[in-house]
Amino acid sequence: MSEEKSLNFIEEIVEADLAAGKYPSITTRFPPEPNGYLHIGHAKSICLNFGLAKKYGGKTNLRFDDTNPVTEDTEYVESIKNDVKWLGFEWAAELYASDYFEQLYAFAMQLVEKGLAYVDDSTSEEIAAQKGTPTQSGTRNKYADRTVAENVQLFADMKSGKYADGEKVLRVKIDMASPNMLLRDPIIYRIKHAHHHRTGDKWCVYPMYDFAHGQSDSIEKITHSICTLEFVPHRPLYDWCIDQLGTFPSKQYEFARLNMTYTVMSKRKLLQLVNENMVNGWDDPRMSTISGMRRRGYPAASIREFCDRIGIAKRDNLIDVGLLEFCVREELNKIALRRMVVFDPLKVVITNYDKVEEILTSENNPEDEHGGVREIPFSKELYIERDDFMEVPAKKYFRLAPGQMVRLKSAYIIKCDDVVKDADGNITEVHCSYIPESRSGADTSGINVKGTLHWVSAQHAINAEIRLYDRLFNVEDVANAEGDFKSYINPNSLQIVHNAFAEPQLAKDEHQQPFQFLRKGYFVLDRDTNTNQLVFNRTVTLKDAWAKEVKKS
RNA sequence: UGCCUGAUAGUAUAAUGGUAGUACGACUGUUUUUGGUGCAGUUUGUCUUGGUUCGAAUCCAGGUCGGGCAACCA
Repeated sequence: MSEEKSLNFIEEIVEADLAAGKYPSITTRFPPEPNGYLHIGHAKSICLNFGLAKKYGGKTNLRFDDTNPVTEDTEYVESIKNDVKWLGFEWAAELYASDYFEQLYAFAMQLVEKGLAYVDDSTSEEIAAQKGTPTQSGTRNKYADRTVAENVQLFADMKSGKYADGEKVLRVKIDMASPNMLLRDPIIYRIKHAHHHRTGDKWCVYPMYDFAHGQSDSIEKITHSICTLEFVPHRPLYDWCIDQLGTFPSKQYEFARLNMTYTVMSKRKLLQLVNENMVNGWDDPRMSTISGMRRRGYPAASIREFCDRIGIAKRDNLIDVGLLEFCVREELNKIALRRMVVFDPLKVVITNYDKVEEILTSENNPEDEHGGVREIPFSKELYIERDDFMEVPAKKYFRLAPGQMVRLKSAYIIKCDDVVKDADGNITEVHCSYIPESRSGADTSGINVKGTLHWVSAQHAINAEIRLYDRLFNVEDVANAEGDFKSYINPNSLQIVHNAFAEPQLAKDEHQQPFQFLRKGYFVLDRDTNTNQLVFNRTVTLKDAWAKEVKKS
């Protein structure tokens, strides 16, 4: 009965390798550079790498690719660890490319000794010029002719700090005429007299990605080194280094990175948004970062589900952010506690209500039969949402209007009898009468109404601040839109409701959990909450068929 | 005018020479004390031209279009 879910192309490779007995078990790695916060694109890679190991009984390392000391920081290391954990994954080992600096240096020296690497004194401009162009071969300079002994000495001197930044580099000797630019004697070591967040000032030479990454994979005996498509042309170099050094034959496979509508996914751009205060930090709820989504209230499970649904392939893609939101709603619908909050209040007076108050109950979650109920006070004066009343109702509007009846959720059916206005003609309150025998759970009125509204008792309501988020950008394909991406920022991506009225239960609730504010959306408490003010973030709206109807006409 | 890589509904993704399927979206109906949820249904697709074959999304050849590659970044 269990329908076989078809495999993606990487799973097929893994299964074939395992079936052929190529490896006893697989090892993958997630290798971020600690130079920024993780985003939803990284989540795709995390789910892939950790998911593969989990599915096939292997293991996954968390390896920081910290080979460029000037961009990296421990703040990023900590955030990355935190995000991976929060997503629900456990790494077999926490490792750093910088742990291998000694070994990597020795590997490079081996290449020097084999006559496969040489020290070049050219400037970066000269090296670039000598590289040629995609259609034109490069040329080798005189430094390529240095003897092995000379290169050994010079490389050792580079390491010992004899030279300044940029004075010399170590290059690997491959083919200056290769149609693959990356094979034209690529640089594998450069001099940087910079403080490294882990090795301090111990080193002044640092390996380049192409050398460090493959060899780090080899050291860890990574069987399947999975990266994104832009590294495809690097693969021959990856293989070349492993071949020449005879290290563990890790294999690189590439998949298409995630692109999503209405957002940006590059660390450079995200950093720019943070630095230029277009958002409030890396974990701003509008950001595509894992930390932003967490603060916004996206459950980890829904991010995993999303990554699972989008699949793994090699085709460039632009995924509708609506799919992520669908996954978030799907998860939250199952677990969110229902509460009532009125954002834009309109006073309703129940003219025929004689009691002081009464306590009603309402289910915490209709999707969860064991979810229980909470108590809600009802009284003569209530607040409803201002747009749940129309003096002159539109077609198919089945909320409150003069002479029209609605159900107040978990309470009574009311009928609008009168509208009170101020001197300027603004509606200040609505007078209604209630049907005493229509109380929820004990309704003997026999009346059926089409609309059900959320409400709060005016005297019992508590105040809350609600932050409503919308997409950060107002074009679908931000990365490919013309001009500066920042010119497409949605000026209304954050709207704040300062004085929302919430049912009193919300003051007592456990605040780690997600809520659904009835008919408004899913919300989660923000860390800006303090002793005299609750602050909520809107995670995502509910689907709104009426809004769509209104938009159509 | 080089090399690499890709192309299946609006968006993703599957079918690995044998009935083009799934999800999201859209639309319809239904249920509902959330215009939410659930349920049922409808809709739209193999880039192109030729070839191989009983049979092609799949194999072959040409074309078209997209993406990547000339950092002492990763």
